[in-house]
Amino acid sequence: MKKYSQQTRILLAVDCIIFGFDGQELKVLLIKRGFEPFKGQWSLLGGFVQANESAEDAAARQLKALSGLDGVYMEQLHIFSDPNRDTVERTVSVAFTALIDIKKYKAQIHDDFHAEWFPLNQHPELIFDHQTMVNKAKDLLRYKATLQPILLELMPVRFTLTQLQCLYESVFDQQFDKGNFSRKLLSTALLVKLTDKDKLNSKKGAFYYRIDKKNYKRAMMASQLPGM
Amino acid sequence: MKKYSQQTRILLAVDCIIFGFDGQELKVLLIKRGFEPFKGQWSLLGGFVQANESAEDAAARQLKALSGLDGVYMEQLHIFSDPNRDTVERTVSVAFTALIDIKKYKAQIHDDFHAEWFPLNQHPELIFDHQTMVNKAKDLLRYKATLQPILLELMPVRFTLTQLQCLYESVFDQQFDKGNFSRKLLSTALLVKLTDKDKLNSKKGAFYYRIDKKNYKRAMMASQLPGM
DNA sequence: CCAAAAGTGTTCTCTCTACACCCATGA
DNA sequence: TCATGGGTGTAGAGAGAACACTTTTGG
Repeated sequence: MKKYSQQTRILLAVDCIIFGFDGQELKVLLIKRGFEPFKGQWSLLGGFVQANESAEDAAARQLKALSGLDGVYMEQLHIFSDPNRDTVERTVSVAFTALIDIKKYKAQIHDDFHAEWFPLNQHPELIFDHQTMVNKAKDLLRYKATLQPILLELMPVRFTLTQLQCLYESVFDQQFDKGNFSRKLLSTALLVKLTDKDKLNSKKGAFYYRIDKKNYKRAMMASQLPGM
Repeated sequence: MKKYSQQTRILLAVDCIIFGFDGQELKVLLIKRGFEPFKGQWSLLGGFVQANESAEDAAARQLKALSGLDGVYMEQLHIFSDPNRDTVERTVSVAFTALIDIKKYKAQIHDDFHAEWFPLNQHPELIFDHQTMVNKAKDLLRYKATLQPILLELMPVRFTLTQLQCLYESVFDQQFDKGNFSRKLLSTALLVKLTDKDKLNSKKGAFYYRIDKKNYKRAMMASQLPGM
């Protein structure tokens, strides 16, 4: 009845929705495909799962190859298994959301991939069901960000509260009150105030902050969400 | 570089964590395996994904075969893809959480499966990584139940507020205040008060309620969570 | 001194929580 | 009538939203 040997084997792929923040708005990293099908069109970073690796391994491998970065924040989003989603051969894809510091990435860019950052609301059409994946990833990001401080993953080493607020506003597509925002963030003890200021945007200057890594890890653990 | 033809094909399975509520506590439905490997041991309901169906289709097919029920509440939990998780052959499993009305199920029981309900905290050892799946499913259930009224899926057609509160307490492993609980639930307009009472547990009797299906659907839509 | 962004203080509202209290009724 | 579970009322704490206000400093 359930003999392994009689079952269909299926191609298993991973696709990564990679978010970054340039200080202005939320961006997604897309790849110009160098191979068929849909050569020359834009898609998410993806690849096949090998025999000896998990889907997580495969996604991390792809992310490393593209960005040069290890230990990128990454989590399962959803699995897409419609029998007709891939036009070449039936392929089931595990979608991952990844958050990276766009500045760290820049230093490591490999041109093999023809990767480019696009504003989330204004990017080229994507192949297969990749647009669905992006939409779902944005929803998940928005959603998780209400419960966990994950957006900090997108910030550079030093940043101002105004920049951080700008990211939150970009993710949630809404304005926040300056005062309430800073009080809320500072009350978490996740940020460490540095001694110098960013004077680019104001005469008074805004203090830089960095993440308190210990507290950040603790906060992430404490609010760990299931299945995500 | 990314030729489809050179890639490994992998066995794809689904496993269902099926929750039910008997009026006392949260239960999970397990299957006594009738085939190797681990014949005679307990596992989740599972099966392989066929060539022409999605993972969702496969899970729904299994649920239907086991319970006789259509349209069971079901959602993706997580995908488990450790290369060594299955001892027979590499198998990637998509885990689904399902919520069913234990009373409806009972009417349809098929003995082919040797299925049995077990209290969540007190069930036999499971094969492979099924215990991990159950744990994750419970976390997700708890988590989602804070945001969506999904626990109503577990209730019979008619139920009292006390029974519902009992379910919540069972899921969250904590006591709730009677008054606050009923106020909160009733304020949602998801419940319709019926005219008769359950007199089994008290002399005064507790009114039965049923779900307001329109409002329930609307509430579920409105609070739809991403990727889950 | 003025404009503009940084940052602080204060009030109001709304929700959650704890807990006291009333209600109905079978034995 | 009294014990028991069902159901309501209410005061206080705390979180969040709105917004006025003070600070700093380059031009």
